[in-house]
Amino acid sequence: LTSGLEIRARHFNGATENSEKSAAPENLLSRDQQQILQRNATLLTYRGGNMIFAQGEDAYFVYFVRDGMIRIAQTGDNERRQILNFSVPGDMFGIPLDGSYGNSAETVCASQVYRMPWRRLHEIMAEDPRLQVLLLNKFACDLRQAQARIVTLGVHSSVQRLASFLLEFASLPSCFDETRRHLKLPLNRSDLADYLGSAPESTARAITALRNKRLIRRVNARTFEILDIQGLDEIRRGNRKRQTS
Amino acid sequence: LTSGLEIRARHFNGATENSEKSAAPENLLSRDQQQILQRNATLLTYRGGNMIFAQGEDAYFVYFVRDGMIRIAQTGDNERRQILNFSVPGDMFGIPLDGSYGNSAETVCASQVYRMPWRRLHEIMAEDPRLQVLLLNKFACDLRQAQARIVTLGVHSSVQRLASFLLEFASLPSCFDETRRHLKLPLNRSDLADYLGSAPESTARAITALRNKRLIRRVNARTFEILDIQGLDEIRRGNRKRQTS
DNA sequence: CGTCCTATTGACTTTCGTCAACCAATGTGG
DNA sequence: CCACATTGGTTGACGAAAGTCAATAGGACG
Repeated sequence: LTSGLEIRARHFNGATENSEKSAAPENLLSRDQQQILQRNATLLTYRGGNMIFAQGEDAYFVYFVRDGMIRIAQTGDNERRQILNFSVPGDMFGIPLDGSYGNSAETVCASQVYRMPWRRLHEIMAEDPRLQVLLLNKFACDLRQAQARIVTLGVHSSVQRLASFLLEFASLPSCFDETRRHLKLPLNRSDLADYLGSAPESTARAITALRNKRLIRRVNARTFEILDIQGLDEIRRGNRKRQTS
Repeated sequence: LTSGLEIRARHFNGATENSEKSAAPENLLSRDQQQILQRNATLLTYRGGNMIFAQGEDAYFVYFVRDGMIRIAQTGDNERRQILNFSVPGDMFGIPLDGSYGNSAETVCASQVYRMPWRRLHEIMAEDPRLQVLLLNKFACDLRQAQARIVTLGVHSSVQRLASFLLEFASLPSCFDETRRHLKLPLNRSDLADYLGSAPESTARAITALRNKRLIRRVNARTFEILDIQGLDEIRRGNRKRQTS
């Protein structure tokens, strides 16, 4: 199913363009790079809803997702949680700053991750500058993705945020069945709400709004059929004025 | 005043901790690295309110801030602008993805930037792996800062956002006069509002809210005296319930 | 068939955006 | 030097959006 340890710079663009750019050769590990990394890493298997590390812990390891989905979250003193990212195969997480993790990592569903001592990765990188370039690329991509989320959270309404989310996840092969246009989400509504920076109830209302516009159809609580991907993209980009009931 | 081309991983932490970590030796350019970079870059001088590049343009150059402040912004199709970051000395901006800029860069005030062809930076990095590590570090730091903003935009009220902003800018030596506790902002209210993801009016109300709590004092429209930095930090972190008038 | 848990809906409150008016600081022309 | 216009910032009033709390519906599972 998955092909071992991989680092992939996801293209999370405006969904109209699901081209194969992400498979650009310079952004993939060579066979031996992959083997070296994998030899220095431990493969861990988790069930859903498990904590990999907690916010504030001392950080010794970096993780590479092999399979499943990990939620990277931060909980402030006000007890409200913000999910920063859902890490999927090809992503890495657990980059320390000042020696500790700034956020927590929990499995959304059953997942497999490679764990590597941070120091070890440093050593490997020192010997292989090409790997550094690849990492740099991945970081740049993650940064851009984070910026896209800043825009979403900063200027978009709750319906627009939901549309962004659906489009983002529709580009993940593990979630989206292209032929039947079924989007199967491994996460529950609270996770979704905390990702979108709104309350679960508001998210539910956003869902019915999109349903009423015939853009999505509810197969079951965790599965939607995407009826009009272009329409979703218009919602995402469009201003919040047009209220076609 | 400033010391040429520098790449600095800012520490933007919770303000209580303005330690000197940012000056860690492994995060600074060596004398010759600095000279090499500077020799391959052009120093440009701008006045305030000028555009350096626009969203969507082909991207040939990377920029390093020497002096002043640059706003990195993104304008969606809905005509609403989100400011992603204010770049200050030690920051870089203009990293391309797929060959074009994903956001615009304009000077907030009079500024000096070093401009370097992107390809050139690649060549220089290829010859100096230590520089790659430094860049990687900088990117990791920027990513973390972006994540902090996601949290701010996702779960904080407009007053909390303003408090975050004030604390963030109070850690910039170019803006904050430590002895008199004067915070001098080069930006106007619209910029501030677009950074905080709210309307200028809401920002004005947030300012008066903090003024009423005696946490800040208005010296003039663009200058505040920070009366209680710890109180600001409590507001920033605290839940939004306590409404002490 | 009932129980438990999640998701949705409804009613109400709070926050925030919007439009308009107002104020203050700065600049201009007489 | 002063009337006056202009710009940027603040305040007020109102409406729209989203949060909150409570009630209800819908599945999964025993």
